[in-house]
Amino acid sequence: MTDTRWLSEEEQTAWLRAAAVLELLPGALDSQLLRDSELTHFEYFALASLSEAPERTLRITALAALTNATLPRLSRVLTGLEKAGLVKRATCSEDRRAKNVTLTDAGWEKVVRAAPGHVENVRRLVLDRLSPEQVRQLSEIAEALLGQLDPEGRVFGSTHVDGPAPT
Amino acid sequence: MTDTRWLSEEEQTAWLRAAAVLELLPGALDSQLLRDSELTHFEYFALASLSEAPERTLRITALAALTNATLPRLSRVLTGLEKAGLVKRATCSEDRRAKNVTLTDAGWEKVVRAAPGHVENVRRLVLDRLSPEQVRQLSEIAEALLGQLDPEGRVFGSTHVDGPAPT
DNA sequence: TAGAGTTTGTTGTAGATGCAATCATAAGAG
DNA sequence: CTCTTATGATTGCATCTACAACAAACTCTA
Repeated sequence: MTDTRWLSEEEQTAWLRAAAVLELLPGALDSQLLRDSELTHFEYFALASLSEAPERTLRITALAALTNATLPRLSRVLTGLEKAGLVKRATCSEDRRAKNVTLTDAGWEKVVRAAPGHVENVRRLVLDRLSPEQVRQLSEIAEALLGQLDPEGRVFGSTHVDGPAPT
Repeated sequence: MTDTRWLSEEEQTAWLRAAAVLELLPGALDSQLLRDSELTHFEYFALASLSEAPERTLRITALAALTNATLPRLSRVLTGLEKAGLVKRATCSEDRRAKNVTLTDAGWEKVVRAAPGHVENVRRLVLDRLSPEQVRQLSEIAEALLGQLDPEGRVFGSTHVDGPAPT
């Protein structure tokens, strides 16, 4: 076991601030969406991901990858969204273990109505606080971190409903 | 209502990546600490904050501010830590509404043992993935965001005392 | 010193999440 | 073809968290 490489003062400050953002930002995202649209940020993101998919439809596993969620978590969230009439599940004909989730018209409406407020909130909380240069920096920093956090690059991978997931 | 300023492609990419980090990083932090030290990241952070405070003691409200937690959340976490013998609560003599939380010797030991693994994990997940320049950029970006998320500047304004147990 | 209003911390309750176990279906080995 | 293993999705259970209601103690005013 080698000795621990402790953090330099600069590293410590950077990490302290980043950890604070990690603690505060999710709540700030949820609270606006819950207040204005009765959606958590995760629910919104799932609906928005569906809205951009072909046929507004994705396999549950594919949606889980896009949203960085575990399958159990997504399954329960989908149950709620389905009860609210925003999505519907249907067994996949090609692989009867799998299911396709489809955004309903009501779900589409929901996303369309929620989007402006959410985008404004993302601007207020994040993008408008940063210079264009910093937005580029954030993008590269986050990409670098995802290399470790998400080795499969699921976030960037393609979003198709048919066919097996890319290995 | 003015028209929504939608995100440019660069902004969208940056935000998509940042949101993915927001979703994945907390779990990655928790999982190492839970596996190696039976602590959540939040519990570790609370203990570490206490370890750096004078007398290893803080008012509960002050600790909540340092850790960016709500009071109910912190109260319940402290109950757990107290049951585990890692901290103890004592009514403050000057203001009998308030309570001081103190890190016990066992709590100190716990932090000291957990710190190396946690720091290595922070390096593996974050700091070692970034150039020194990017660490500075991350620091400034996070600071800018905290200006909106944490207007009181609780993270910075508070007592940041040097101590043996680092972040 | 009485009382309104505040601050500090805890608790009731409901909803969210992760892990492990489970069920159903598919793919592969012999 | 049968049996074993792997995959897709859901559910049981324990834990965590937020919001709101609450209790206790402080402050300020008259």
